[in-house]
Amino acid sequence: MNNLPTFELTQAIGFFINRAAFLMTDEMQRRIKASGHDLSTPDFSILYHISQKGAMTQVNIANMMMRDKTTITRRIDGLVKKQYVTRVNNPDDRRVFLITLTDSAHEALTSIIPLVAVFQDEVLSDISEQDKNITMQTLQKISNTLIQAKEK
Amino acid sequence: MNNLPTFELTQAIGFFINRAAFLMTDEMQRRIKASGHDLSTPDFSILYHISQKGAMTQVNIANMMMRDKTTITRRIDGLVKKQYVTRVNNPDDRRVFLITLTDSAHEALTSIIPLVAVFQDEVLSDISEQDKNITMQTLQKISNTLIQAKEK
DNA sequence: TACAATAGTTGCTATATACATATACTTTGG
DNA sequence: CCAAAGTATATGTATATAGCAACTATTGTA
Repeated sequence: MNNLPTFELTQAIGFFINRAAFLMTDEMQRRIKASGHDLSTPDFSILYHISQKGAMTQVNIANMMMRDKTTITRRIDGLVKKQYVTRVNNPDDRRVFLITLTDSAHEALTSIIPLVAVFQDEVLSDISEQDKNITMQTLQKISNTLIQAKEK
Repeated sequence: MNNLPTFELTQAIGFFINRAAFLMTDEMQRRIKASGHDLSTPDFSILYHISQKGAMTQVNIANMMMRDKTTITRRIDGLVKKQYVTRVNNPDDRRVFLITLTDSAHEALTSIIPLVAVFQDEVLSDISEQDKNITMQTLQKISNTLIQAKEK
């Protein structure tokens, strides 16, 4: 009755990745909230990417976030309501909006980005530069493998 | 207007961890579904842990999953409805249920565990044993740091 | 034995997400 | 140039996940 395959899932890399992801997101969310900002981690991610790459369309954002475009429509609705972004018409393509940060978003990013930076440092405090690099490369390889598999 | 702190978030380890976690969970979910089983990844995780550690109480499961106990009550409700577990009374402590796998759960695990094992191998195919170990150790250290910080 | 602690449930609410479908606009092929 | 195909966004609807507050039942403790 108990001839289950012997496989130590708790020693599987997926287990470690998931747990670390959960704990990091959870703690980062807590710190953003503690800093007085009403931004979820995915919403922060959207604002951050726009700040780096300039105004993006909703489809751009959906691709970057690996989410359905309808999900992004609703996230942007929320960000517009909170006055973090505006939907700017693009005369060159009247189907799209260029999602643009407000001053309020810039202010939020100015205080949150350092929190993220500090958090990354904290979490890596007892890890060597080399091990950190190997870990990031490994994670990137895993992601690339999965993204390539999807595209086929 | 654009004096944002310069911090390459896309080079932050949190970004890599989250993306890999999302992609792996997504693909694993897809494979479980493709194999004909109606089990979410968290539900699989619960069944798996019970199979390894023996019957657990709901609070045990909540701690293991790092979720509120009410969340677990409802997950167990679902697993009972799908006939993957039963709530067994414990005469030694009449407050608790020992959550116990059914034959159907054993069958499901027998087919899903190898899928997980194969997936882990696939995803690590072009990564050396050493890099894999370093990555897992790094992730474990990060998780431990965060868990310890929480407990304070 | 009263009181605190623990296990589980239920009501409520919030977040996150996507599929199917619809509308508006753009691109393309004849 | 126009019809058809493709693209961007929005809306209706549904599902999954999750936790807090408040409750009951039971156990541990002072």
